[in-house]
Amino acid sequence: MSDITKDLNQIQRKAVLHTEGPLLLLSGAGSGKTRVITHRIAYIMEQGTPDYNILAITFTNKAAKEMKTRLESILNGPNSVWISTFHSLCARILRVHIDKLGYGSNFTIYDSTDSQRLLRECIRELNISEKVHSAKSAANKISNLKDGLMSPADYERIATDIKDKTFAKIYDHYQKALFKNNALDFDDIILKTLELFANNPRVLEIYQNRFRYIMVDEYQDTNIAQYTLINMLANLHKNLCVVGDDDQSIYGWRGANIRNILDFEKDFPGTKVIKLEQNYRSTEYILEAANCVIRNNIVRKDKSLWTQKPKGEKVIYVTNLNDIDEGSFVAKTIKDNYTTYSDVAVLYRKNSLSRVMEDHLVRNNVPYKVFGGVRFYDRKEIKDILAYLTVLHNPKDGVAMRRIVNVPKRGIGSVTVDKIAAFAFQSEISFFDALKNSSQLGLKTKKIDDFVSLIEHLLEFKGSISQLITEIIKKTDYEQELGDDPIEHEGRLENIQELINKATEFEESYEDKEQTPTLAAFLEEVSLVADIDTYDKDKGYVSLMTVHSAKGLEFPVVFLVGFEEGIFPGQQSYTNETQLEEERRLCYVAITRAIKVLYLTTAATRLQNGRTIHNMPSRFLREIPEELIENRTVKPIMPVKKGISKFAEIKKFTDEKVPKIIGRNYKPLLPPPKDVTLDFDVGDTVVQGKYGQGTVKEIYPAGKDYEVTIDFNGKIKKFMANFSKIEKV
DNA sequence: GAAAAGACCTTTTTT
DNA sequence: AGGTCTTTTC
Repeated sequence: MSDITKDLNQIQRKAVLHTEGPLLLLSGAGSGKTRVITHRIAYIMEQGTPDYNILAITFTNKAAKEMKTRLESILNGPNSVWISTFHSLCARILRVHIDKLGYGSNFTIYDSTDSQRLLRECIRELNISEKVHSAKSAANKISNLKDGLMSPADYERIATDIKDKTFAKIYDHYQKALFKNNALDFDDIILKTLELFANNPRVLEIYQNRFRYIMVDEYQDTNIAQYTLINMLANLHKNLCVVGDDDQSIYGWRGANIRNILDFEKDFPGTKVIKLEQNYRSTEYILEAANCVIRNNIVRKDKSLWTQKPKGEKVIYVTNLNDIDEGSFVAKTIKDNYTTYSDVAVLYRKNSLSRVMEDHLVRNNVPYKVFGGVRFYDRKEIKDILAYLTVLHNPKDGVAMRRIVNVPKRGIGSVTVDKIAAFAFQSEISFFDALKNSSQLGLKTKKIDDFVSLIEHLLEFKGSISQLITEIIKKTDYEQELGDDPIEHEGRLENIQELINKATEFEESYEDKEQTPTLAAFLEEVSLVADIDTYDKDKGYVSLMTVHSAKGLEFPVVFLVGFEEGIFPGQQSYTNETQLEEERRLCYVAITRAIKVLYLTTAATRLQNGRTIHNMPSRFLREIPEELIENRTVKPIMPVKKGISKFAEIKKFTDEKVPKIIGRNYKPLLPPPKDVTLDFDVGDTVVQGKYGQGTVKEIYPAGKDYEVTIDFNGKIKKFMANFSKIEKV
């Protein structure tokens, strides 16, 4: 066999050959990380370890798929190495063992919308006002608690005030409701696996024995739960290789703990550390720009990427008058200069920025695809059909059942549904059982009985998944649900057809593997895929996505739009240095996606939530040295949207506010960063311009400024000292 | 029970 | 601005 490491550089080779014991691989952007992992797996196999003893964990299905493909090409054939995401790995384990926790192996996986629906019901059942705890905020909070391994009981213990105590009740009730529905939310998939392992050491042993070599990709994005899982699994053989880049840690808000990678050496004594710092992706100017930005972060492992590539083109900075001009500029530039559309990506900080881009790409006939935003599986018609499938698979699932009980309309209205739900809750039976016994409630049962017979008929149905979907649509007359608008109707119908195609594809892929394509596996696959997983290069379109989604991808030409204060970095990060550093890492990720050409664009004015906002160029722009940047100013091309005069827009600037957006003469980029001195302290009584007198609760440093929390007789408000008049009484 | 009108929120990022 | 969820009206 040929030497597996022959195409690798010295350092990459070292990483591949070091197979025993803990290994921390710090791999900078574009340093050939996937290459190292796949070669390392191949090497371990060559050394005599069977493929089923190797586990590689990624964060996205996309990364897993890519890794599988590349491994196959190295090995010249298929293999049974476990390469999967955290979530599908755990789901797979739970399908086999979850009965030990009292759940049925036909459990459903709730996405965030489903969880929120269930939470809303819980909050109502507990008679708590949704003004105090909204389903949405509760969902967020619960997810954060779960990421940090905090159970309802744990939270109850640390909750001090009434609001937190109430919240503990909601959390507890929600967890019980999930159990009743035989359902797990995203976080539970990991948590329940941990619980399983903790309570059943022998089950854990099976997997510890099995996975003699473990590799974890994007280690900087792991949260405490995932960290614990890895620890448990790797504890026996300790052949754990984690790969990551602290500079690309951008999921702090989801509980990712950057400490996991920064302290790996402490957690695993005897760790070998290898740094991959040669970048094979970007030309020098671009890479240097990225280095200069990330250098401003304090919390990071020191390193600097280098490249042998030529200097290339400078980073192109383009100012526009407004978002419409920006969109027009991007679309026209693509149209005129980059005929291979798949080479081009338009990246943005948040999904809402995609719309203007889309408008102009359409006008210029540039094919494009938006990733993220509304997921395919989040569309109403798709969720409806999937809810039918879910119910057939797990009849205990009340969330799915309630979703479809009157879809399409069959005369079972909200009043009836509420009665049934209350009945189910009181009698501690499932929603479906309550439906079956609805005669006890004195309701007119004809329509309900019809629905129950319908479900029972479908439960009896024998055939493939795609046939089942067709049967559901036929028997429920679902088409009437698609609306009168012919265009919309057609579009939704296409989506359903697409779902049927996916089911067929799924079935075929299973038959290739000589396995039975079960409904369980189909639903699981569907609930664990993100849009980006369907990303396919060379498809002839421009890719539009958030910077988060773009991680792990690369494009010859990148447009980073909306490179402005308030957007990137986002407003919400101003008050907190940690968050600002995460924004900077995000910026670093964005820049390092580019191979040859990078555009940074800004709009002085843009429409947001129906209002016009004025933004300064991003502070990160100033962190890139001038000599790496080429300025381009674009004359306004597009007429401003209907009714609004372009000149009226401009007039809104007060003299002081007009950003000098020509070239780099835009001096006051940020609100003047004068040093702030506070003449008050925590506990002092102060007067604030708008709210009047209050007591200072907290003072929190935020860059050169301070975030001051003030209690106005029970009303808690936060202010930035620099912007708000606060005076001691 | 369904359609129409109104309130409300959103936009930070997602497995 | 635009969509979703809630309340009102028929």
